[in-house]
Amino acid sequence: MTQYSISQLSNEFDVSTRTIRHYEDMRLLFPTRRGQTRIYSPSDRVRLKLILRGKRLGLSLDDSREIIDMYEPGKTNVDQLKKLIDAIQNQRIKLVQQLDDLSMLLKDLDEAEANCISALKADG
Amino acid sequence: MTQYSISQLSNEFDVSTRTIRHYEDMRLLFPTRRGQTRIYSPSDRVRLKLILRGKRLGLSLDDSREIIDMYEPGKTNVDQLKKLIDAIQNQRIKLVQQLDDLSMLLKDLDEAEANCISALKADG
DNA sequence: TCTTACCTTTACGTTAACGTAAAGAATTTT
DNA sequence: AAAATTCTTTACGTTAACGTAAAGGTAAGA
Repeated sequence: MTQYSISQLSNEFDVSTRTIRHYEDMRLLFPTRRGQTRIYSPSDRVRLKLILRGKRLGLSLDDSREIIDMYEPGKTNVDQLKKLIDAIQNQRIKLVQQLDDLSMLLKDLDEAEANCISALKADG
Repeated sequence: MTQYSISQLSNEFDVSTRTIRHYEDMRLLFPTRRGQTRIYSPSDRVRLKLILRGKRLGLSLDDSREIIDMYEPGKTNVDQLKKLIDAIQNQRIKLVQQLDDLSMLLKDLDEAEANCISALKADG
């Protein structure tokens, strides 16, 4: 029965409470309430983690919601499943492209760094 | 002596001319002019390619400019070089984190897809 | 010559993802 | 009890990265 307050999550993940509430407005989080106060479950916490990971990757909140919803069970309808598989494959294409870009960039940075260092040595 | 018009680059990379001009405003591209008209060199073309790669990775234009400037020679000042190495290492930290996030996301997508497919089979 | 196809600058508009401030309720600490 | 802390909603503000006109210059082709 672990649960979290908004400020606990805010501290743990180093995001503002405003941001967390915003994710709720955008239908990415669904805390329950005790009175007016939001109560976050471990599953909410995982979702927040996933949102922030998506953010680091440059995904929009809409994209993140789509992806996160894919993990959830209870998608029994066949058409829904087919749509999901399609969406997943599209996401994968984007991400594989990103992976490619990323490895190229890292390679470039290696070279740039090596050039800098050798230039430094040449200078003294 | 190959050179490109703005619409040529716009077509090749599938971005608007407005976008290309915007990159110039942001000091990422420096075409020469024939009269009023912009003329892009092969090196401008490469820079544009790098900008778009950065964009796919979610870099800001400021970040991209910083990175692209790292590739350029003529940084003879020692202090400049040290600053560059520092900046490169910072970028690498971010990117390695991104790489990590990315591989986790791809793994998750694999699982989500497998679940979908097996659910489809179970259904018929 | 007139239309078509490019090119230019200037400048206001748009969207996402929050920031920030105001004003107030509830709880906890001193 | 008074003060401090944490919570709430509402709502306007901000920034980046362009979009989208508007208004006009130039050069080729029918």
